Order: sequence, then C-alpha cells, then structure tokens
Amino acid sequence: MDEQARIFQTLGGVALAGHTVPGGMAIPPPGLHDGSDGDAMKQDIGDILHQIMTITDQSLDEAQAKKHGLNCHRMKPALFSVLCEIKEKTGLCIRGAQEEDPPDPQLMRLDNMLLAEGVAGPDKGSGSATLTTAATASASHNDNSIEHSDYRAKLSQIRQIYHTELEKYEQACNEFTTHVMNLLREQSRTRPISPKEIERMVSIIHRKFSSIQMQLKQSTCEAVMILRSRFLDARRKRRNFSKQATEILNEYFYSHLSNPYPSEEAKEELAKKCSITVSQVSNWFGNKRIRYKKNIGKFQEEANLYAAKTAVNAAHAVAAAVQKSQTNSPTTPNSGSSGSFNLQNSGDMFINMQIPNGKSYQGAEVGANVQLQVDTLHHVINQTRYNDDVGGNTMYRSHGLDANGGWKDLVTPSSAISPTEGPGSEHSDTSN
DNA sequence: AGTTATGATTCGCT
DNA sequence: AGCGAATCATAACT
Repeated sequence: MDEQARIFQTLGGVALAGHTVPGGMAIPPPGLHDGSDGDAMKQDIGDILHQIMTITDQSLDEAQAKKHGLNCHRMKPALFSVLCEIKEKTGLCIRGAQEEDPPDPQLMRLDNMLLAEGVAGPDKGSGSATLTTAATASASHNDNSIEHSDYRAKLSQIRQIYHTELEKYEQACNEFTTHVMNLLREQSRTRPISPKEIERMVSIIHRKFSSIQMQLKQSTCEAVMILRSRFLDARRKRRNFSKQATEILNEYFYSHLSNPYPSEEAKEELAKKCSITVSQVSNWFGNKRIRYKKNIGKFQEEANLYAAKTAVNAAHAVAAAVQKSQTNSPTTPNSGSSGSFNLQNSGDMFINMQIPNGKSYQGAEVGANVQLQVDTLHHVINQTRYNDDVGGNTMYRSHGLDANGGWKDLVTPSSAISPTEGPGSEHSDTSN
C-alpha cells in the first residue's frame, strides 16, 4: 500500500502527484519480481507519463508516432488498468452515486396519459381508447358526427407527429450514442477509459435524450388536452335541430307512442332523414320519453297534432292505395281489410287525446286497416281499437312492456290517468 | 334578466 | 349496450 503510493509519487511526480490510492492496487506491473530492476522501471514509467503529458504539444505525426509507441509499450496494459482504477475511484464514483434513479413519476404520468389518449401505444385504427369513453360516452359506436371525425383526425395527426418526432429522437440518440461509444473506444487506446465508463457515458446520453423526450411528451399531452377541451366545448354548444328534423322525430315518436323505442335500423333511418347522428336520435328519444312521461299533460297538444298529422297521412295513403288498386284491379277490394296496404307511419299510432272541449280520448289508435278519409279525422280519433303491434312497419321494434312501470303503462288509457293530472303534472325536469 | 325548451352528458341499473 | 333519471349547458323565448 505505502510502497505503491510511493511508487506513484516517485513516478516523475507529474500526473499523479498528490494522489493517494485508496484500497490499494490489485495489479502489480508485470516484470516487477524483485527490486533488482526497480529503478529502471521507475524511470521507464516516468518517461511514459512525461510523454503522455506532452503529447498535445507535439505535431500530429509526431503524436501519432508516439501514440503508436505508447500503445505498443510493454507497460501499457498495466499502467492503463491502474489509471482506470484511479479514475474509477475518484471523480467518477461521485457521478456513479446518482445513477439508477427510479423512473420519473412525471414521465410515468405522461406516458400513462399518452397511452390512455391513444397517442402512444399500438395504433387502434383512427380511433383511440378514450374516444369511446370520453368523446362518444353514451353515444353509439357508430358515431359519424362531424366534430367526432374532426377530433379523430386531429388526434391522429398529433399521434403521427408524436411518433415521427419520437422516432427522430430515438434515431438521433442511437446515432449519437454509437458515435460517442466509438470515439471513446478509439480513445480508450490512449486514454484510461474503461468499458464501465463508456457504459456510464451512454447512460448519461440516454438520460439527456430522455429529458428531451419528456418535453416532447409533455407538449403532446398539452396538445391533446387542448384538442379535447375544444372538442368538448364544441359538443357542449347546443344547436337545436331543424324544424323538419324535429317534425320527423316527433312523427315517429307519436306514431309509436305505445313503444317509442326505435330499432337500430329505425334510428339510422331517422338519423339519415333528419341529417343528424344515430346517437343524436338516441338522445332525442331518451329525452323525449322521459319528458313525455314526466308531463304527459303538457304534451297532449303536441300528441294530438302529430296524431292528426299521421292520420291525415294515413288517410292520404289509403286513399291513394284504394285508388290505385281500384284502377289496377277493380275486382280486388282492400278497403277495411287488415294489412292490405303498407303505410309508412301507421305502425301503432297509440295516443292519449284530449280535444279542446275537454273531453278525453285516451288510447285512440290507428292501425293498419283503418278506413280513413281526410274528412273522417274525428272518427279516427274516436277509434278505440288497440293495435297489437303487428302493423308491419319494419322500423318498429317490439320492446319489453310489462305491467310494472313499463312504458305502455304510462300511456295505457285503461290506467285511468287523466292526461292533465297524471304523473306528468310535476315540472322537475325543467326546474333548473 | 329570468324562464323555458332542448340537446348532451353522466351515472347507476339491468 | 341500452335505458331511465338527473343534471348540465345553452338556445330561445318572455
């Protein structure tokens, strides 16, 4: 221990002056068997060190030659490992202490968020994980709203940029790392650089690059957040449907009042007709059902209106059908026969009606076989024949209608609920 | 400005 | 997943 320290201090006293070596040296210089040629050896090492220290003052060719000479020197391996060890045990151990830090929680948050937003991770088509939960929420999987597709397009744009940038960073990182590694390997021939040190340097580079990556992730997250808030804002902006759309929806609703649950196909058709989305149709029916149920009285007028309208339409259709059938085959009677024609909106018009004089007509239903004329509207309203949902309308979907609080109960005339004093007399829905 | 109407969202249930 | 119910947010109305 002491001897070795002494050796290094004696060694020209150049580079290692003042350095003590903690822990002692593991590798004794080769050929140092006894003290017989010790002085010559010291001189030799002193020369080498001197040469190393003055190498930068020399010309390139001269230095190259010296470098080669040094590389081939018999003492080189021993001296190299000694220097490496000294280096290891001094400056580098400080840096080594702060290594292996746990994964940054901030980075983990960002990663999780990007994954959740569908920006990171495997591409799931143009959609994303949260789109279904955040953007469409109760909406159907088949949403085709403009905002939605816009959101998706923008999100995938962000995703693309993110991945391109990430790739660039990774590529740059790899290139730089390889470059530095090569450089260090090259230099390790003349400088005391251990593989461990190279490894450490690589990890430093990686850390630097990952901090850049974090910035990228952060800004991507911000972009997604901004996009999302904008999207949600846009959705919050309520625009009333067109009069025509409301008309179509109401027509369907009141003509299917006994079971206002349009099937998926019906919804699609309505959506198409109204130029709205399927989920909007679902929303509309959801709102309508609940609001109608809550305040039937309030909707009486509207119900009457649409009932009349449907009746008129039906009458027209019947008239047209009758005329047509009479023209085409005068021998075929169809008036009054069940299911002999196909009416667009005659599935099961099942309504509670109250005509202006206060007389209630509950449950007037127009079936597929009513004999209607425009001037017999009143007669239609007075009809009390209940249709059993076999009107043949393809848009119609039968729905669970039980006696315990089912939809039909609420509109069934036999329940003897006065339209004006039914459960709908409360106004809780519009209380806000 | 206050109220009502209405489309959308959220939550819990089945 | 679809529904009812409650609620939110905003358009439309008074």
